[in-house]
Amino acid sequence: METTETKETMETKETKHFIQEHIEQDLGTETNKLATRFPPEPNGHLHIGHAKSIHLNFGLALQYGGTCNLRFDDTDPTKESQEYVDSIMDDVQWMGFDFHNKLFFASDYFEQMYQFALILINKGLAFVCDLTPEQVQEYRGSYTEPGKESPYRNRTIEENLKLFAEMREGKYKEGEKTLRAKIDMTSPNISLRDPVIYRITYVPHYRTGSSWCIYPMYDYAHPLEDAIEGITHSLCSIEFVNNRPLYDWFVENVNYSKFERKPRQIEFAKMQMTNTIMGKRYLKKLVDEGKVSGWDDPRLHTIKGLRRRGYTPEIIKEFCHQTGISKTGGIVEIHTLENCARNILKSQAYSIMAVINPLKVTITNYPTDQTEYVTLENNAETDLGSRQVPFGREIYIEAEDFMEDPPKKFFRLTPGGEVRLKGAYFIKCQEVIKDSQGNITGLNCTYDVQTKSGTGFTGRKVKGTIHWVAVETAVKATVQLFDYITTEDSTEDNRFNENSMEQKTAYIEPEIEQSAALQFQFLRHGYFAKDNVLAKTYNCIVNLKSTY
RNA sequence: AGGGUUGUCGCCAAGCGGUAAGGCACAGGGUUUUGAUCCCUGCAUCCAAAGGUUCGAAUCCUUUCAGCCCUGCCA
Repeated sequence: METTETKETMETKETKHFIQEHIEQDLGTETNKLATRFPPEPNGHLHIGHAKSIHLNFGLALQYGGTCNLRFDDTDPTKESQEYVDSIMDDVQWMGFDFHNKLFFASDYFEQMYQFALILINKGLAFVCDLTPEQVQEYRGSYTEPGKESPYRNRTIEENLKLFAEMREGKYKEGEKTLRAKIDMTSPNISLRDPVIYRITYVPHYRTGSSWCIYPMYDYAHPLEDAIEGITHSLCSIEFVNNRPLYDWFVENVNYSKFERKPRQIEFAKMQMTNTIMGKRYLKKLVDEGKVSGWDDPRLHTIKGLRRRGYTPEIIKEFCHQTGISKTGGIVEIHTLENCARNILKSQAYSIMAVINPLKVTITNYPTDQTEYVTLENNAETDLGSRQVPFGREIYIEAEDFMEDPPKKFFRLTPGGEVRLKGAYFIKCQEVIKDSQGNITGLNCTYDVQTKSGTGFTGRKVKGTIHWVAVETAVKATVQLFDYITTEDSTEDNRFNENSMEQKTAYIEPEIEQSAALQFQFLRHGYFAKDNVLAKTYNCIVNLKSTY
């Protein structure tokens, strides 16, 4: 009893966003009738912004026990391809959402949509227009001036029927004729000024080939697709608010008797993120110019890039959940995403030791012939437990973890200073070895046996702990150091940082590569000191298996 | 003769007439086998601005200001 009560109070604390409120108002006790859809146009790869829509639509369906369709809005053959369809399906699946039996294509409705257009023509609500694109624009008016009616607006129904049929048959050239809805050329809402609903294109469609040369426009097609599929709530981004009256107009006037319920369009704000390029155009440019290795380059915020970088679906879903849904267009800081990654990874990823800029340390008082394993604990929140890591007389430490002439708040190794080697012993730097150029090539240190980790030694404290890898057993691995692709420049064109990717060889603990779980690590800690000028704040992928 | 939409902490975001949730970021302290994690603590007398209604307003009314979207045969 008590537990259910506390559970309930806990649940009520979780606030509902406005879309959930609309759904519950509209559907009442039948929220399980909720039908949403994620409707990408297959003209590019998905990015973190799309993830939000995927999470919203599929998540809502899951929450209410409704359904969510994956529908490809492929009504413009000039931009779409199967490659993108495959990629998008792969991404949605990877995100963990199921669209089995719920996969649809707008192109499958072409005939049905054509029939709907006939209904509109027969009702006197659509007409074939001969105006050129330039003229259409002229006639449309402007923000402050009403438009003019097309001279072809009053063609008879018979003539419209004949002309539209001929358009379909391919009797006209591209741009020669369009089918337009007859609404209101004086409306302050420009999307209502007799919008074009069919245009002629002879580019073959990736699915329907050359079966069609007329294609429906988004404003006409989308509401009808929703209605055909019985979508109850059509969620889209805020720039479509102006199109909502048009959306309703088509659903209303096509008046298809099989529409169980009129779909309702609800808009929410698109999300932007700092240090992120999401524009398709810019993304494509980076890929085409070879600035990145592909759509899955780990510096990109495409779903595939994030995935390759080591993000899990859980991280992305958590991010969507944390940032929420609203009508306020905002820019989320990249920190929020990174926080989700850290939070989730810390409870399931190994904390391994990897040295990227090695500095050899010889522990002069360590027995030459001794081999020893040291116990390394993983984060207590994981069920990964601990593991044994070989230690030795010669080890690599991170070059940045030693400073000959340290600033005041440097907690790591210094000449004569003492630090803990993570999981092992305290070592004290006795001698700095340099080459003829004066470069530091190695360190001679001494260790103190009684300071071994786990023995409960409390004799003295040390300010810092550093990571290390035993020279003899270290595994060489390719490591990619990178940053996000970005600069302070506000124009996306220039947001490319040439130094954002660096290939390095790192020394890593042995046997770690056997762990499939280790694909990713935020190696932030251990590599930097805050407020230290010498700090490097790398994120890195430890590419041990050449598989992502 | 423009229309639409949004304005709550540095960033997201609750709030829906009863006296400003939460997360991120940041700052300080404690624990500590990396300065991570973990644990405390602090962080909007104020909700774009100004008036008004009310015992009482971020929430209602009025006006003003700012951002974003709309004149593709793209979606």
